[in-house]
Amino acid sequence: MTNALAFAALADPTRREVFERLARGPLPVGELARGLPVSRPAVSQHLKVLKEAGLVTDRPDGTRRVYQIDPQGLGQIRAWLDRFWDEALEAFKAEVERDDDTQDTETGNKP
Amino acid sequence: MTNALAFAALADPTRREVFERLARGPLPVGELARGLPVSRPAVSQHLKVLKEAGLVTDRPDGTRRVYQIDPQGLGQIRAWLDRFWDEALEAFKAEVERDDDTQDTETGNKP
DNA sequence: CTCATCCGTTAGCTATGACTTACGGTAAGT
DNA sequence: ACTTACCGTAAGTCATAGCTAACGGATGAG
Repeated sequence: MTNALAFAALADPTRREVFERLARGPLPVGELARGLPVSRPAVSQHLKVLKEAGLVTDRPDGTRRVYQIDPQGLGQIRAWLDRFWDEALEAFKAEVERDDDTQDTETGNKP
Repeated sequence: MTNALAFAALADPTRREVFERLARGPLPVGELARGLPVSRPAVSQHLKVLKEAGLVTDRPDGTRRVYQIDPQGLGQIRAWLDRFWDEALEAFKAEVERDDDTQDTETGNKP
């Protein structure tokens, strides 16, 4: 699975916070770290993880480095979730119907 | 965020495997652990995490315990992702347009 | 050229999580 | 009643993730 990295990346709360801030617009690392309860190198490491997961892209801007959401990574995880959603819901419905069949006689019974 | 638990739960590869198996239909713990590279108690612990994240439900069946996907938990994480998707894509488009404005003085490129 | 700013990387510490083994509890079969 | 099957939980071990402090490289201003 390609999106395994994406799920692992979004698991950390600090990384989620960084990602949500970037969703409102591109930001350099320093400004991104300002207001967060962790140091700047920590944010830099988180950004590295997010980048390897395909969730963000970076671009040099003078002495700064601007990070930005990568729609592609977000699209991949969304696609996986959609496929999974259909599969799980179908199995769920099938089980509900089967439960309706066994509703007359209670505990153990065979068809 | 309520779905923080869901993301953390789906981060672990073993838990992802368990979850994907359950997507194809309900299963008891023993049969779920059969074929996985970890022990049965490990699977039981994973199921506990998935349950607390609202991703699965369990139901006693004699001496066994049958686990099943909970569409509600999957729906919540999907809703969050959808909202996030719109927000991020809008910011992304805005940035692309702004990039078009600064194309004259920069390293020129425009379709 | 020199200085200051901004950033990525490394080393090292600590905390968290995933796993196994061992145990107790419940339900079904004989 | 006894045995067997199935499961959850507790204790303990080991690996890994996240963090800080310190360092070095690149860019822009003076």
